[in-house]
Amino acid sequence: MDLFSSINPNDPADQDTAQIELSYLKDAINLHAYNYYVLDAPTVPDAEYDRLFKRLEHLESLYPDLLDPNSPTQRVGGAAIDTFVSHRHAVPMLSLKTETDSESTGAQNFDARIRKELSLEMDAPLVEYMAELKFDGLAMNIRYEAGKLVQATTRGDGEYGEDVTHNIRTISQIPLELKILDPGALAHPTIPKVLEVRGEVYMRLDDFQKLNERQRDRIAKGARGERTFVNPRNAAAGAVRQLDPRIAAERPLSFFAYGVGEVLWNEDSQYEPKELVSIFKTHKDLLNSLKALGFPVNVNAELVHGAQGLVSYHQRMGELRRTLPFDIDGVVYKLNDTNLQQKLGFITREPKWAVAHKYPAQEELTTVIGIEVQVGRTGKLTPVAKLSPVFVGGVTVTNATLHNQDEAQRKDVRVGDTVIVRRAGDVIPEVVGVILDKRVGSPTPFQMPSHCPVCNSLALREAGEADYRCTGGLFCPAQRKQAFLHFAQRKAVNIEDLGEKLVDQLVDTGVLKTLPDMYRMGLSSLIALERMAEKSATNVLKSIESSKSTTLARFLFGLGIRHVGETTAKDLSKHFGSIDSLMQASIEELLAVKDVGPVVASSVRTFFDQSHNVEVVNQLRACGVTWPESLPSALSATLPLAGKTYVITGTLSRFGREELKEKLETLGAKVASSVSAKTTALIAGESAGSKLTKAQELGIQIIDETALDSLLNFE
DNA sequence: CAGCCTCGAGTTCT
DNA sequence: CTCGAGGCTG
Repeated sequence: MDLFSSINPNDPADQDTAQIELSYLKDAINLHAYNYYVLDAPTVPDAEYDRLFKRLEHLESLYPDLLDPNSPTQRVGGAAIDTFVSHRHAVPMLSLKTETDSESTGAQNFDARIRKELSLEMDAPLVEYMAELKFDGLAMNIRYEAGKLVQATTRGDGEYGEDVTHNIRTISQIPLELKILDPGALAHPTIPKVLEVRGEVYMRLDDFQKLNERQRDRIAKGARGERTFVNPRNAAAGAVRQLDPRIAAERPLSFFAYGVGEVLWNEDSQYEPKELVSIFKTHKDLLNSLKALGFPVNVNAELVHGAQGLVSYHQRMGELRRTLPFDIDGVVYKLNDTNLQQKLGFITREPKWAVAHKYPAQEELTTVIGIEVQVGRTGKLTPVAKLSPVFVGGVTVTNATLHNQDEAQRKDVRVGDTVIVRRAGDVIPEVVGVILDKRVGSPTPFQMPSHCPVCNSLALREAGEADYRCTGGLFCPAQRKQAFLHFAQRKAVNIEDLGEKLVDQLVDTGVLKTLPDMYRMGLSSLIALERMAEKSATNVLKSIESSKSTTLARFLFGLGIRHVGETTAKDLSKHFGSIDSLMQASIEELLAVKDVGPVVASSVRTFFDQSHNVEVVNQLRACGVTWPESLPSALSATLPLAGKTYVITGTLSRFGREELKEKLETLGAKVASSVSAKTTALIAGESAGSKLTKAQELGIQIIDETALDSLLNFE
């Protein structure tokens, strides 16, 4: 197309040529943008797209007369507006009745009501429904006249909404001009004179995160009036409500179409719902037509049959929810047959033929009762927000971590604040943000204490570190307790029956001071404790006894050397074979171990440079803690799964995760914790989450539980 | 030197 | 599960 590059704007013949190229460029760019933004399947390299775009801008600057307000270069057109204008909706934007009953009953109730309204007999066939996701964003009415976007209006109160056209135009997924992309899927052969498309404007989770990161950068650089957003919904609402479209354009929004408002086929026709019904026989037809016109329609919309179909959809989407790239707050069921929809009509402002079925809220409001500081095994001080109990996502939450000083400061949570609490991703509650409007008075900002709240030693933050640490070491009772628990845990020497309560008592009473004390305890010191009789005391001693026979890797891990976790302990054990050669190893020798760098090496060396640590190791051995001589590492290369790396996710029915991990490792395989290009295969059980998605993206082999047998039977 | 791949550590509730 | 950071690789 560079044939046209030597255009002379003053030559009328050239102007005709330019007109042809302009329309070619617009079509090409619009098509590429559709493939990229709506289908998420780019067909040309970004550089090519940029080239076309620049060329279009260039031509438009040469021929201002030919500038089309709906050109793809004009998405962020026009100046900021002064104030929002209210518009009456041609067809009211109704709200949906919400089915609150959780689980299956909500879906069953809806189906029962529909069957009753339609006077269906017991033995009548199942009713056909379209089931869709209920996106957590803002409902929007987008009006096209003669195929051109002329107005976008928020839902408002359903009757009147605000004109936000200037911001909606910046959404790349929304066409500025309608074009029939798939004539076969269209219920009507032409583009209507007037078409109002309804759908949800929302922000994807990744876009939300990127936006907040950018906002944080700006704040860090001292930009005034900038803030981070509490959740994608608020960020989307904020973007739509901008007066200046340039700001809206920086906050990437997305769109899903799911319905229509006013539709007119001729200049002078009236809005006739009956006519619509004759064209879109089903809701599915309608969705297909919207798709054929270039609108994004969510792929999870499904045709289902009867109550059972609805129940299953609700369940399946509930599981899918946490892996979706955007927030949903429920699902929507719609009677598929539009003729029947007409028949049922409305009660007040709600259609009888559709219902929203929500999931338990994943976000709730509550108040902060206090901020406590916990001391971890490594001495790390962690601020934890104590919350007034709140039911979120199926459980009652009372605690939420604030991670560290910076994080607490960034969120600026203060005692007495009203906060949004969420159960993110899986289970762990987090404080999403503070509702500043609800802050009463001016409580003092959180400040990390200068001394450990447990032992009162100095708390220090090293340069470049995010954490404050208690300097008390093992003199600090909190750290000492954690050290015993760490040594006793299943992945270390595995002392069953030695739990938190018991360790608390034993440390407080002074029975346990150093690790070897565990093996010197007599029956009498145990029985002396509260709630401990001879029977349970004997059990504890039995567990301690059987923990004496262990492996070098477990023992090493149990010592709790900084930066030496389960995997590094295994690497060290394999490399050195004995504790004595490890204890004597120089920094250089340590660096020779794979995956050990300067930080880990110096951490290990420092640990054994302290004589009391060497003493602890020797005493433990003297108490009878032993492990077998390790296999010469040369043997492992011949194992059947040598060199392979697996990742386990989801719930397996026939194995525990650890059990499977050990099994695979015995066969010479490595079991890693996250999926990457180097992963041989992902072993996926029930309700696998983000790792499965990632593996699919990377095209990594996925092994389900049935296929696991053949893998393990390589032996 | 940047970017990717892992590991370590901390966290909640039933 | 997630974040942060250590270590390796291109």
